[in-house]
Amino acid sequence: MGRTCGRAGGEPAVRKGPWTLEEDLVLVGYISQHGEGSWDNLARAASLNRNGKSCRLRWLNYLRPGVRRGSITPAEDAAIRELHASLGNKWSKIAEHLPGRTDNEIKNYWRTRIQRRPAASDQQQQAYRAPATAAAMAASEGASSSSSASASHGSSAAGDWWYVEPNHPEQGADRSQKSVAAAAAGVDSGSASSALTRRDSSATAGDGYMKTSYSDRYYSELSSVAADGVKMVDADSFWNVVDDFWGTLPVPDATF
DNA sequence: AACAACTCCAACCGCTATTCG
DNA sequence: CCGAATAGCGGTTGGAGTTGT
Repeated sequence: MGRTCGRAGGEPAVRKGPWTLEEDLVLVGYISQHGEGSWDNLARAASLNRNGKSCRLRWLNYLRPGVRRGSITPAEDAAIRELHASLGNKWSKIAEHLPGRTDNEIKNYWRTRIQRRPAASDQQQQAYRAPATAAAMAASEGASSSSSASASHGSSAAGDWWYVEPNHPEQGADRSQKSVAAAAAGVDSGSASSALTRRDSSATAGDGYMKTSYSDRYYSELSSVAADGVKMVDADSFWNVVDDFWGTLPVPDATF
């Protein structure tokens, strides 16, 4: 391989590492207009200084419409365990049974949450859910399983539920509330330390607090990139911009 | 407050499978 | 059929954020 990695002399080395907003928008924009096609050709045609493999991964695991982010629900957890028992490490096959989840996400979840920790009983899992939202979650699970893709990112109903870390319920709740409050307060650019990772369920991670590893850098960068007076302050703002962007694009039938 | 250990996940790497000329 | 190109999969890693001391 390496054909796409080695570009003609004089061109900069192929970029690696985290994707920037600009790259994401270029990729989304190109695919929305031309479809997926050949990834290597796509990378070249879209003037993305990435190899096709990287483009494909970014699209499939993050940018593709219908990708669910946020914590794995207990129902999904149970499904993953069951599917893994019968399929083994066939992450892509397992992912086929979990609409919106990617093989990479499931793989990570398995390694970090299941492989390293004993399974919680159904009763325990139920107990972690906030009573007021458990019913809503059950309803949303039913709804989400019927739609594998939508034209816009993230359905807020898909994972809009809460539970707190079993061993530290007070701490978990406190952290969640602080995080949301901070996000709602609209931290200015460059200090979006409480940025959410996704507009929907990722407001809280599965164990009661959220992860911001990627989003902080991302939204910070977004702030510097955002044009036309758009001021990015949190994940909601970010996804509003992305949704607006999607809304401006023609939607090819073949792909979506 | 500072540091180390730990957790999580996006992205890379290497390999295999599939497609195509 | 063969070899090259491309796509896809699973394993692994790097680094940011969190937690504990």
